[in-house]
Amino acid sequence: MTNKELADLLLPNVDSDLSKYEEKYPERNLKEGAIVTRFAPSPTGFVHMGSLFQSFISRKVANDTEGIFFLRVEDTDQKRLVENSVKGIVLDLKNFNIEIDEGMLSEEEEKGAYGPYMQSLRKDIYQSYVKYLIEQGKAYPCFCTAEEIEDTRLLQEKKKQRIGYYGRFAKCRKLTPDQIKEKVEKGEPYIIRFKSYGDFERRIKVNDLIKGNLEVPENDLDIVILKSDGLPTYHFAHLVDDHLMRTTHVIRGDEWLSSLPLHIQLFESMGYKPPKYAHISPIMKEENGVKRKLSKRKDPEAAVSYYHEKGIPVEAVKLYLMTLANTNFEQWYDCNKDKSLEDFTFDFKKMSSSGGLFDVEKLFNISRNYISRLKASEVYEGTVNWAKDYDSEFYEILKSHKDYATSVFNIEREQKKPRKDYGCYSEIKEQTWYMFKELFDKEEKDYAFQTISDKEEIKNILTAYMEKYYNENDTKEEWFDHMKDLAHEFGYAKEVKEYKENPDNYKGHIGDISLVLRIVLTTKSMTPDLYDIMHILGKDTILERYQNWIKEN
RNA sequence: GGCCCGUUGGUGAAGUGGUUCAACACACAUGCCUUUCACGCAUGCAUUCAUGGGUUCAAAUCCCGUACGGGUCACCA
Repeated sequence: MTNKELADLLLPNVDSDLSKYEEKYPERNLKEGAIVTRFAPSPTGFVHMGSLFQSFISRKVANDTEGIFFLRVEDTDQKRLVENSVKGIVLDLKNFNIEIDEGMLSEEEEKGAYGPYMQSLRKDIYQSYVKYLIEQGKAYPCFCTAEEIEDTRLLQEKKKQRIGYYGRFAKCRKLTPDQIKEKVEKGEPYIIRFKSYGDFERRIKVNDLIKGNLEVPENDLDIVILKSDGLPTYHFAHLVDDHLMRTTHVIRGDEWLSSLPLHIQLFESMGYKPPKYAHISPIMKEENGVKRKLSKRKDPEAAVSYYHEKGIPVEAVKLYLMTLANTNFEQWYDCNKDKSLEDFTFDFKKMSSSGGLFDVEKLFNISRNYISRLKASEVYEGTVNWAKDYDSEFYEILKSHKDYATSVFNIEREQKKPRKDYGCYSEIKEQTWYMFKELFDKEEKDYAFQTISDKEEIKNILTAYMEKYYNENDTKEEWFDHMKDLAHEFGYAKEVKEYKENPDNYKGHIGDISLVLRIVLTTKSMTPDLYDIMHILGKDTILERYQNWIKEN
């Protein structure tokens, strides 16, 4: 029996003519140096930080070179499918403004000329390639049962030999055509394995864009390429898809590094040029002094939705990812504050080859700086969008007081050295609630008095301020002069310096007085500039809050 | 167990044989500035690059061993 007959026996209704695929999916007509990348998740749930990181880099590299970035769904493991996860993946990418040029848009829809982009829909294609390999004598059926495989493994372990289906352990490789025919006709179930021509003793050099040159043993494992359900394994789908989809750069997690010799051999056996590989180390997390992979189950920050919920601007997360991705980015950005991510060119060589620790603290710092440079109207937009999903009360308030809220967010903003109060949008309410009447009035108030805490003294200060010193039309200078006069009247130094020089002459200094006015107005001892706050709150609110406090105490 | 990768301060890290090589950033600490806070400014924070040996006039940088961490060895991706 020839290989051709064997192939027909095993895959009777499959066409092994590959030329039609080559014609249908031609070399991409892109400019010189354009990079084609992809994000290829299994639809088993939502996007993990590590995957987002990978797709972020892939998208970036494609952008930098005017290439293509596409989304392929790897659903060849039918047991692990989670309903609607394609939708979730698409949404997560969308939330981070990672656009795809081609690929899945939802559970059913896709765009692009190199599809289908859902592997389960590519069954025919894979089978054609499998049949072709059988005809070429480069693949063969395997009838081993799970038990048999397990037994060889045990034996190999016992004899301290390498584990796997290779060499003399590859029983079915030695089956004669007649034996195969007999088994098939008896109805014995089988899968298809790749007939490796590698030699473990031989070492080959492989290159990884991030890890550099590696020297590894050749692959000699006869891995499964077609499973009993007729779908391919990852390795084989990778070969077929990334060849046909004309991927130039495979960017993936470094758990794949050890199968790189296999993948290179697979491409070689078909006479295809393998893509370039970039294996990314996992993002780590430290807990109780132990470093481990960031885990979606244990770490809330591993889920991409966490950032959406916290209200960290997408752009800030990207800035952080870029500092992790390219170690020279941070300095570049520091020198080019007016530029954006798009102006920076990603470089594989500048990527750390070992896994970095995910530093939420640093992310918040980047976010804080980013928000501080935003315009008040942008902060307003961001906060409204966040509140819309996560805080309906705040959302309503913001919606009905747009200009007012914007002026609150504008305090000490849009200047050379803006305040850095907000690390994320979800923090804004707790920092500005006292500026909103609706929130202030309903709040159970806890006034944080410090140096001056005697209620009579406070009442007197408030009364004097309202009667003699407060004038809503004061400029900041006038306002401050009045504060000084108030301090003086009550025996407090007009200047902190004066007080420090002669502490015995005074009950305190102007800071103590302004603190009282600040606290009764806001309940807090730490706020942005008091003049700005008063200016925005307005006369009525100020008098109301002062009078109410006097009444209640 | 086999194979592969990694190890620079609390963190992210720069640096691949010698001209300040231990940058820069985050965090932390102290001080200054200031009506509070924040901002800003100043200063401090690894005599040492996991560890033991070797090569060299010279090593974080090259070589070998050890330890520790990670990955992989499925009809999962």
